[in-house]
Amino acid sequence: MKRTRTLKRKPKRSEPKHREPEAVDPRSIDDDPVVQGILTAISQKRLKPGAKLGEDKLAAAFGTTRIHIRQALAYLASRKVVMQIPNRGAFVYRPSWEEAQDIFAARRIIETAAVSAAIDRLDKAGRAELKAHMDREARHDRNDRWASLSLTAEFHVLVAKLAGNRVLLEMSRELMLRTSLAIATFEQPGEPDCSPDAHPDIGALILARDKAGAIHAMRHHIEEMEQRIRPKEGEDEVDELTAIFQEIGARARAGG
Amino acid sequence: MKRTRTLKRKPKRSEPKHREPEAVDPRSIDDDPVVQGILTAISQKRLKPGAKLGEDKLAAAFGTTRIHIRQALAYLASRKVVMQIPNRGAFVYRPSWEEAQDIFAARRIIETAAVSAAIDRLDKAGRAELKAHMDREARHDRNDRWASLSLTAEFHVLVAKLAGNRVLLEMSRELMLRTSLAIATFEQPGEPDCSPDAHPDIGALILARDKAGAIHAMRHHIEEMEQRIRPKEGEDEVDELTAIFQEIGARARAGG
DNA sequence: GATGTATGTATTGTGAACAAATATACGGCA
DNA sequence: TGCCGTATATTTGTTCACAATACATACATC
Repeated sequence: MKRTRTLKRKPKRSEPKHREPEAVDPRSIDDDPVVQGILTAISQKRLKPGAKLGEDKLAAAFGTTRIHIRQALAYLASRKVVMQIPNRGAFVYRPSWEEAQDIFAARRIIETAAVSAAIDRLDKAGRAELKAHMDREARHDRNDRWASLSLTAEFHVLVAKLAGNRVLLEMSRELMLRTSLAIATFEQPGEPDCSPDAHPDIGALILARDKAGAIHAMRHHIEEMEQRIRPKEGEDEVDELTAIFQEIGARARAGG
Repeated sequence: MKRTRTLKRKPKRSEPKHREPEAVDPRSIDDDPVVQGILTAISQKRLKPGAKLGEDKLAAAFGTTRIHIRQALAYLASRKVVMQIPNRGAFVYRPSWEEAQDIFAARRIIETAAVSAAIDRLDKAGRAELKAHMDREARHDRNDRWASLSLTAEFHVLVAKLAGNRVLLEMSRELMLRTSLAIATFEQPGEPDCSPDAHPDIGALILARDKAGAIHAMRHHIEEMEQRIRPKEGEDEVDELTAIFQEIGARARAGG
């Protein structure tokens, strides 16, 4: 606290010489069990958009403290996987119809580019990884809904990984999650997320280094997904109300 | 909250009927003055990669408490703008050379797509906005370094905005920030971030709806930026060290 | 009977103190 | 002088308790 008058006669560096960080294991919050738990619950559709994520309940469920939960929720909110409303809590994010369309549009852009890059730099290891995944997807139990959901998302992530660009890979992961939220929000009952037959075709085209064909197949595949969702009926009415309230809120905040 | 599992048999409405959130003003943390302050300080290069961001100092600087600072730092860490190391603190993120290249590659993909979409949906309002920005960039004081930096980044964000895809816009904003970190880390002394003459050309091509030309100009512009940075000499040696430390850390964590 | 108000309860947000870990400074020793 | 172990000091991480807010129920009034 109080500098005990230690007459530093040689104050060559009064500033503390904080070593700069050397990329030491940041132990990302991505590994956090709470984050992982919520994420998998969402991708497995066990948590629906709009569901309340109470801090106390989560703390009890995961056997940890509220602080830990708050950190995890804040992180998920920054990734737009949960929505935090002041003094009301955290909810599973529910994208708007426009946002859902934007997500698919972004995926068309990023994943076609990823396919192209993946073909360019495809090597032996990449071929093996791709084949291994296609095998798993071909022989997996189609009745195990949760496994199916995980596998189909993994295919798209794998393609991004093969593209060899970590930034693109992060973006793909994020878009994959947001896609599952978009689908969960606007899906028609009973339809699968992904047409399961498209992946082998795309994979084969990548292995054959047919760039134009693979890109076209990927774009078509994403468009097909997008066409499975429909705007919610009666959503307009809600939108109208919220538009009014938002306007009122904005005016109140402005001080009028 | 020990909540010792009290057998509640059937309280008619024990479950609170939490209204689902209806897109009420989430008041994003993006508006937080601490986040904004650090962000602008970084894009203006007043905070260099590797700089320590002490919690107490920031709290004093912003006149707030550590809690707010910690929230802001956690958010910035999730966006890879700061790097948090357990028990050591937060530092301005310093991308690796590979990550810097990946950032530019991602920008090539996303921004060329944005140019294309912007041309497709260019309307009167968009034209006006673009022209207004080009005017400001043309007549701004070139000696005001901080204003220059802000304006050049704004051009790229504006193009993404004109593309009309909010998800793409978020990604562009994020990439813009990470680009300035990449440049700050690997720049050659004395070079500007952006060749200032490229923007009017690209803008004119967009206004002329010359899609192929605008895409080519944008790609070229980004490649030019990328070629201004060089890997740091002696970086390999550091990488070697960190590899060692990471290995040791991993072993320690594994319990050996 | 419906609407508006008041009270009680549950949940989130915040502040301050405490504990742990790390970095720095000091002193001994070769 | 240079190196190393110990002690101090700073900084981060966590816990606890309390304050503020919003929600739900009950009540009063028209």
